[in-house]
Amino acid sequence: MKDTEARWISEGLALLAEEGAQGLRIDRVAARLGLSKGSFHHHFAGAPGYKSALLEHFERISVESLEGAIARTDGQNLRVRLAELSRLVSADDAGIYSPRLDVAVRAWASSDTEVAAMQARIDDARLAALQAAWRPFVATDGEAHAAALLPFLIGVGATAVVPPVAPDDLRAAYELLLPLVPEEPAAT
Amino acid sequence: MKDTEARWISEGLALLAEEGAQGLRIDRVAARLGLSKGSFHHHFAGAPGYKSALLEHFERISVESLEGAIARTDGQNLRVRLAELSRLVSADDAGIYSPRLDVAVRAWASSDTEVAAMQARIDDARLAALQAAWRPFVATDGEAHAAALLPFLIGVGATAVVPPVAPDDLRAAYELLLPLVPEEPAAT
DNA sequence: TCGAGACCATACGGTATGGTATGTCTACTT
DNA sequence: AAGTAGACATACCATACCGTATGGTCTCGA
Repeated sequence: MKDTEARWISEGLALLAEEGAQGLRIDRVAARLGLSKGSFHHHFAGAPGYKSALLEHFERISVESLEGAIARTDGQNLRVRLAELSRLVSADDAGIYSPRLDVAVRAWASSDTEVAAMQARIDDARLAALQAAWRPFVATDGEAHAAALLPFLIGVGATAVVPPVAPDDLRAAYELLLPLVPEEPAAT
Repeated sequence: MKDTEARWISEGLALLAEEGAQGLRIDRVAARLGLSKGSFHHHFAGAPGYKSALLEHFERISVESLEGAIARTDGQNLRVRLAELSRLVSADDAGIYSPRLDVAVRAWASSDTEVAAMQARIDDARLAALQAAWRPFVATDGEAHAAALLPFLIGVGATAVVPPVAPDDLRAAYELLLPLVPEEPAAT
């Protein structure tokens, strides 16, 4: 059963969320799992391989949650979709994919180029999704890009700030943004 | 001459900006300064003392730059002041106080409570300054708080995102925010 | 039942880092 | 001139982390 490998990944992300990349040591994950380093080196190609596996998994659940939000609001009101996507960039989901994990990964990215490359892909995908949602309501791609930047950066900033902005305050901030959203699709 | 102590601080912040907290090792700072660990332990109370000294210096230059921005725009147009303060939260200054240093410190805060406490004081001060600038134009403190949150979070998010948002794009985002700024002070 | 391979524990070695102990050099004091 | 304290270098030790080597146990198919 390769269930154990999944536990290594899951527990690693949990520890990452709790203590950041600096606290993510093989020994400590092993202790929390009740396993030893022998198991670790059986499943992963050393620390670099483990890191890659963690990042791969994180990126996968990230894009899946993004695609889920898009599918969930398919054909709906722009404001509904914007609210859903905005909630997404602030990483509000439950379970493994917590705001703390998001912050930890973003912090990790600032000192590791591999992590930074992955984070760039995620950020790019999320911004592109917001931009696509906005596109029908403005005249040019450039306008859509600039407009999408607002909820995106607010969401990212809300988790990056210390302490993180409360969900209620964040919602209030998004409310203020609503007047900027056109009521009707723009004419071609 | 206690000039050497200042060099330890300055070089430490430089290394912190370049490689993050994880790269901030005493040996490496010593090597860059052409000094040894003997000098280090002469000036600081071990690694914890050095960390505190670094944070203290960082917080001081942070609030000084904030107070400078406020003084510089004293009595000016709200939009001018907002632009100045917004530029500040994105840490656009030259010299030691670089955006990279800001990102590194914010990342450090996610895994160190002492750093987090200091970052919270800085963020709180900056948000309060923006809120104070906005206050005359709206009816309640709550509105000013929510409104100030927008440029604040956008500025923080712009540096936290990977890769950081280009200054031009950031300016464009702030432009979109301008319609939300009242032209005239609100009546009491 | 027996051998092969998956899975994992334990032990050991290497490296990096922080801390300490001690010696030296210089400048100032008396 | 001799004594003293500050500033720094060097050598050494303890610890934490990663990686590997070795061997044990469990399962499955022949």
